[in-house]
Amino acid sequence: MNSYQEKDKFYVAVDCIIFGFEDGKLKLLVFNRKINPFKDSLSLIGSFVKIGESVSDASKRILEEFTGLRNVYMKELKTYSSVDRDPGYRCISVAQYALIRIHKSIKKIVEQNEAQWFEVQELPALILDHNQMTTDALRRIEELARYRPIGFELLPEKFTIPQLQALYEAIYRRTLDPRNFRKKILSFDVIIKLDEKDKTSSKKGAFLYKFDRDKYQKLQESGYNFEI
Amino acid sequence: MNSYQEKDKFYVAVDCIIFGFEDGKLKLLVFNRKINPFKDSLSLIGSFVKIGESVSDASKRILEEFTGLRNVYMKELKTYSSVDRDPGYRCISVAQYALIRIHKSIKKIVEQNEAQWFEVQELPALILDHNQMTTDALRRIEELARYRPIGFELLPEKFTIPQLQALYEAIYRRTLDPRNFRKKILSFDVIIKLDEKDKTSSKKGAFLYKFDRDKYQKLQESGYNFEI
DNA sequence: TCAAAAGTGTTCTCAATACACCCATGA
DNA sequence: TCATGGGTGTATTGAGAACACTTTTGA
Repeated sequence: MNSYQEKDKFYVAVDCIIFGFEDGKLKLLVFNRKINPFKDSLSLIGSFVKIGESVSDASKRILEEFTGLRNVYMKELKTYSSVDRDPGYRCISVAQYALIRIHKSIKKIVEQNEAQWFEVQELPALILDHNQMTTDALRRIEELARYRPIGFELLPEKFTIPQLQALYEAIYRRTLDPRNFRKKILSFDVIIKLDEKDKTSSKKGAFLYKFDRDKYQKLQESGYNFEI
Repeated sequence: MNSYQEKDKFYVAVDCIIFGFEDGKLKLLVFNRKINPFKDSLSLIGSFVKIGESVSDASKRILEEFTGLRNVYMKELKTYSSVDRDPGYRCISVAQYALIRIHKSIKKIVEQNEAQWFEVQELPALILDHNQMTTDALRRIEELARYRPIGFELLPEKFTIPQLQALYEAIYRRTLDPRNFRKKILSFDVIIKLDEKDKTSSKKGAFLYKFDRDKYQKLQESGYNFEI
């Protein structure tokens, strides 16, 4: 690292691995490309980074463009930089994974952008190394879910305990015991029981809860471990 | 992402956060810059990425240059891309953290390169955002150490249990009970007791052990959790 | 009245923690 | 012989895992 003169320069891209949860399934937002390169192929949602923005600025920009959402849970996964990863140009991509709540307002914007949701268990072929990015991101959120309450990012503000359990079952790809799950999640004392019931999935109805961010903050500060 | 025409290009750098363990202390390898920019300042070991190499190629290249080592434990931390992170030029840096064994052969190369080891508890000011990178890396290895056997990357091939304990105490910045530590580490059945003793730190001497990579592999495949 | 999901408690096992003394040896 | 660090065992506590029945209600 001696001088900035005559050093190589790179195109830098971001690709967003956007997860949602719907009908008990973990889903990925995929973009149907209408322009070249890779016209008519499926890809993650991405963009080149502009000189006047950071990588995270760029990912927020395109996330808003494709979903209308701001202030989304989004973290860097890693960079993909193989020399031959993009046969067209030498381009380094920084992959970001995001967790969002799927609701109606998003669905319209998603459609307008020719994007669509796929179940992560049934993904189609994506361009370049995007399938690899998705696999890596899935592994990451599986790890992360064990000790961070990321599940709440994917559920509506109000959710039932069986819904939360179904989400964790989708992430871990295994079934959990409902008694133990309920006992454990309640023991953290970070979800608040509401007076309403959700009756969409049973006649009896299940009580709705909401996540208490303040209590979670305090739990974290106290050094306690959220682990499901 | 419509066309590669007229997109911005960036300098891309790697910066290596290289940790070692010596005299019971966790240490960071720091480079005393002899050339501009930032002549006579301290920095992490870094380089620009070349067009014909990946980010990880670049980090391996400079790690070998500064330590003579190959096949080192090295992982990506994250990218640093603020618009104003380097006042000289618009440059994105991908930080990598590495864990190495400090022994004599390295020390010579390190000196030749005007690099030196600092205890992580007593770090000097480094250029740009390099102190931030180091802080982030320390947090990462503290997390990682809980469920991955990264400790063995920092110790010599043959080590004693008290040495291993001292390393974990340095990473976690707290003391551990020697009976419980020994019991736990032995329960994983991934270290092999040798017939030799190390007498450098006591008259009685402590038995040397070595890490059994094969057994660790099997442990991992069986889904078991290494957690200290 | 019955099908389908929600909700509830107890027992057992095992791992984490706390804690104090003897051992071996070179100086 | 003594100072120094190495090495050992037990009791207690708490969390995780396994497991089956009752409740509610709309169709």
